[in-house]
Amino acid sequence: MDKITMEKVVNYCKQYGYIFQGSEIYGGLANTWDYGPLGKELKENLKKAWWKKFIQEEKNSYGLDAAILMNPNVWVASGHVASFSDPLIDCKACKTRHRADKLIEEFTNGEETGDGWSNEKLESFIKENNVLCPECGKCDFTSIRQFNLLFETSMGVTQDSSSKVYLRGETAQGIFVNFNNVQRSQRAKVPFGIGQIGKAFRNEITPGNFIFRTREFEQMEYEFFCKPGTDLEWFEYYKKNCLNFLKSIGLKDENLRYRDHEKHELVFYSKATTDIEYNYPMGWGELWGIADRTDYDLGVHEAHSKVDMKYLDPETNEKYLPYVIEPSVGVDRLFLAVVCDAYNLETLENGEEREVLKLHPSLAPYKVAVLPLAKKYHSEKAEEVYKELSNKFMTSYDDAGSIGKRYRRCDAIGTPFVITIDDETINNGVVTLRDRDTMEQIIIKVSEVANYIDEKINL
RNA sequence: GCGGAUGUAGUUUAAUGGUAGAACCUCAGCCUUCCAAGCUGACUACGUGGGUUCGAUUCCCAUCAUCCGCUCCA
Repeated sequence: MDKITMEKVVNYCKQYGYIFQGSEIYGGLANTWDYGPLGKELKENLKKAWWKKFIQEEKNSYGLDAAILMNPNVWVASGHVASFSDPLIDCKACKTRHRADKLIEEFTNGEETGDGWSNEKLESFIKENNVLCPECGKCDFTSIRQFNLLFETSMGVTQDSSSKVYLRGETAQGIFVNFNNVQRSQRAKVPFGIGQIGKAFRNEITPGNFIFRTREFEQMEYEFFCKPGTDLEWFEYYKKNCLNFLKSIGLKDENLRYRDHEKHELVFYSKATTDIEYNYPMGWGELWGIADRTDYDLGVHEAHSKVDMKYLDPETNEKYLPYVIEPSVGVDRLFLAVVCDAYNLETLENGEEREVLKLHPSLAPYKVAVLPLAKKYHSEKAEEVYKELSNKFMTSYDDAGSIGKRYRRCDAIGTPFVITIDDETINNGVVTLRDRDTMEQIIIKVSEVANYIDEKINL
């Protein structure tokens, strides 16, 4: 089967109400996307699945929901204020853009890194040493422009600089600053983990690829605190765990792979990083990053806040800063991977094509559809069945058009179970249930439908 | 942010300096007892703002958005 295009996925998502362009009636706002009725359900189901796996089913695991607005010092301590902004410079000759410090580093073969230099110093170094553009070989650059990836806003109604706050650039910091609170209140013993789902904001220079990279996005971050020395063990454990999770929600093996970061591309705080990549329509892209952050985060917060972040091991009486293993995944990227993976273009016998979404039942927006076989079966009984099921699951009800058409509508949006109401329902209280994965039709008592579905949607 | 391309119903598209035609989808009615049947009818579009013109969806400019490439990506 040919690889699907992003265009097809975007159109599909719009057509069926998974994702709409943001602020569409006003001409849109670049790279913002709204989740529609079905998208909201799928997204919610993804988050639930993650929460179940990483919080609910893990013994030493705790949830958190920290504020998006945090004391600005958090971002100073974490290093985001300093290094989340890049000195960018454009080549006037060939119109390419470069990072000024990287330009110097490359040009001098690593002798000068440009780390920590002011913009003036970077600029004058480039001029004095005649640093050339790696693209066109000329030295004709614009002045440096500073891009800060943190969104800034102000707290309070007056806009003086003392009220400047940032929208969080990642959810992780909310976990680190609450390390002591969670540990103490939950009487947690290392090793233990804290997870959080929430929005984060980054002024990306180049967002794009639909919901793959947006400036507002949702993360599911997990910080696992362990004893130094055991960190690599846990690192390997979470690599496997995360991959297994992805497979368990139905992503195909051949569309997933690990990519270990080479030493030179590791960010400064990380000892080891592995990405789980997904084969998106535009190519392989990062889905899940698993990083060994050592004690960097707790260390910088201890240094800046002057609050002791060390853990006292009750058995050995050792006091230490735990190491952190961070598996971090973007909800939107996961959403995109799931939809791409489940999307199928089927060619019918008459040559027409139809779209089918083969979602894992646990993720499907609607778990079950109630279809009266014909209009005359739209009855009190049918309403009763709908009411009973909708009490437990997202249930759709459709009596418009032929029965075949309604089956196909269900297939198109990934509804795994369809039950039909006919004479048998009215007279004997049984329905026909079609299981999309097996394509089997079974006759089942209305009272047993919920149990049947419950079993199949459990991850 | 730069370079290139694009912009007509929800989707795919046609035509045109005199304001748009279709298919699919959707909706209503008839029909219909298990996988897009049929018939009748209905709704819906020239991204936005300027300019040229008697008249602009069409030409020009700007803007917005999308796609591709570059750059960037804690």
